[in-house]
Amino acid sequence: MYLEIQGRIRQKFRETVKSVFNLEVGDPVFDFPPRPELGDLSIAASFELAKKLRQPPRKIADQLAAQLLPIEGVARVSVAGAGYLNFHLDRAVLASVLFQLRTFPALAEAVHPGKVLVEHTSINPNKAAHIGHLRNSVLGDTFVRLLSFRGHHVETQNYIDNTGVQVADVVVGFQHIEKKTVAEVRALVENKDVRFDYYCWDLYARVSNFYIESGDKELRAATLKAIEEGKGEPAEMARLISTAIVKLHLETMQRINVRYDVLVEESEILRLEFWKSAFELMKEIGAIRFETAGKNAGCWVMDLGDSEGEKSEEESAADDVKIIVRSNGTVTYVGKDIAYHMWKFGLLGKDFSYAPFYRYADGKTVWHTGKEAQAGAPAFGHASEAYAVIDTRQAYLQNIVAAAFRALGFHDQAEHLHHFAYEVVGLSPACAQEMGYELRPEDLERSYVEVSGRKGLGLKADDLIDMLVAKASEEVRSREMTQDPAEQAAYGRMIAVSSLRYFLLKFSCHVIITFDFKEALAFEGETGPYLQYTIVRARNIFRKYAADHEGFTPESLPDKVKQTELGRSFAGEDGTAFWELVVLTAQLEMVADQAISTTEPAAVAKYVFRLAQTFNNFYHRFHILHEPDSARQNFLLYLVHIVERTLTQTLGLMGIEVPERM
RNA sequence: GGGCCUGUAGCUCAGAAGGAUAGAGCAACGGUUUCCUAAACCGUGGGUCGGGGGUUCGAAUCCCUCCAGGCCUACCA
Repeated sequence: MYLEIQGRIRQKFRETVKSVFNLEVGDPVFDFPPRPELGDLSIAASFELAKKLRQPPRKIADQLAAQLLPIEGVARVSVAGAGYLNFHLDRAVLASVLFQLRTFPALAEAVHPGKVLVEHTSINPNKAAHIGHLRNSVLGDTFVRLLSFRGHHVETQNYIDNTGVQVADVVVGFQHIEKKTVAEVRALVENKDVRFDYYCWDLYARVSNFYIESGDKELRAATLKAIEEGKGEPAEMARLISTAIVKLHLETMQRINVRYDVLVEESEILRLEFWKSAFELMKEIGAIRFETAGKNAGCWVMDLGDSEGEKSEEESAADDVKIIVRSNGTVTYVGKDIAYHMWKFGLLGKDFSYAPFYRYADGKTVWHTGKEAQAGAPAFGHASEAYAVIDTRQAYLQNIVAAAFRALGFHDQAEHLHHFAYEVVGLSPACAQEMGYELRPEDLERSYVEVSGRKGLGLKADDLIDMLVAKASEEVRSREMTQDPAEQAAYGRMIAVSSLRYFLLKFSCHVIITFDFKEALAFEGETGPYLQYTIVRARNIFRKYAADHEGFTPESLPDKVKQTELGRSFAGEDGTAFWELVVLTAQLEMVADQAISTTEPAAVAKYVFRLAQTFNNFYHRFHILHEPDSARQNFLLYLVHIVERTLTQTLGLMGIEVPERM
């Protein structure tokens, strides 16, 4: 609705500039007037036109304003300041359209052609998830929800690097540090008293020291090779470990409302020789070449010396090269990733077979790429657009994948391959010490310390969630909002999740989150619980009102509040305060689109907080249940309903549920 | 050396493709509850938008340069 009006204004603006000044211009950019009385949308283009037309901007704006109307949805146009064109929307019409839209949201059916594939989480399946992984999953999951809300067909993939070095390291740990057999590791996995992912967390941290102390450089490479080839005990143990850990990761993520459609396993990419197909193609086209001399002798490498042009021959030849196949014949991560991404777009001419891997409580299945093909699997892959949510340190690798696409001639697909980059989560030095880690003096000087699975330094996801749930549950109990223990637990969980998800979403992707307990455990101010509480307040009004008015439902409000009354209320004394709320709720779709196009879900978080703040202010100013004038009371209820629906829907986009009471 | 990112209030961060008086949360101080209302609301103080130059009617925003910090630049991922 709001977006449609914007579109009409743009169109009309161009037409009017053409007819009044005989000038072709592009789409104008909208600004937002600083105060709502000035209007709802503004165009500052008069200032630029002033140059071309050699007329003062104010005069230009005046001439345009006289000719712009009618525009459907716009009540009037005013000129302000030195030449701003301000558009005042038709308040009553917009409010009633929004009421319908928010009360009966359109079914989430895909209106865009094609499929958007979002890969996120993709944690190495060799240890428990930590706070950094949560940021990835929450960003990715929110992005999926946003895409779906805006009419995209979305598929969520979680890539499982079950044949990589990190898994190999834990296998080495079990085999050579703990001297455990496959059977013994299996017993450990099945032992309910052991948190297997936590166990591996500690073991993995010990492996680095083990390599240093034993001086055995071959062990890791040999183990990795065996795993890649799927042979022997190391491979069996790797399968056992990674499968167990992936299940635990799914359970951790489920706690914070993050789910997946399909798990793509690297072992299958190797087994089905996806890599081989990609490799053949790259050789054929000459995207990679075999080095016979120099430091990379025996490797297949890809040239990165792109576009720049002016570069001294010697240095570009030696350094601007990326190894794709190692001299021992194993494939680097990039190589496998190229194959995986080719499959995403259906460029490989091959497909996996799929089997159920995990079932959520409501019956939804998570599939994985398994040998034991099962009928009825959805058609995965064949994306028209692909996003990979990966931290910014891997930008270089992501660029190589895109470069490979271009080298292979897949220019169009390269354009639709997006690296959804975000910064890492670090711990403040004080926080790390609080958790019992000993820091080196140089780390104490830094503003944050990097989380490191290798060193075992980090806050485990489940530990943080546990802390949040404990704190939230304590609040729920002390506020005595319900006596039912099951309800208390449910509220505690919802509040904990909202706190965590909002905390991870409110920062823009390109800032490092320096984790701090005080801030992360806060339930007041700019937090998830604040938002939930705002909705609960709005719902309380309806609950109490309905108790005194038999048979009342919010859906009946349009029958009582006609457009003429809407118009009168918005034009009245407090009209601007009321209108401010409506105009904000109208912006949801615009904000969601912006969050998608900039891969910046924080925009939605900031938006919903602003709406909640505005509502809370309104809530204090206007006492709805005490309102003696029933026409005005109905109007206020009408407003509250629009806001409540918008807040609830927006929190839903962030994966946040709302308790009945708080 | 090269590439990417960051620098805005005491702290943590927003700031819409250059626009109207630079915002929020936390912290500090002062107010507001027999309630639809405190997980909240209102008010006060707090800024050379890292420095310098430039483009422009207009710059936190674009360009150049310098300073400070971070990340990447592996036959790890």
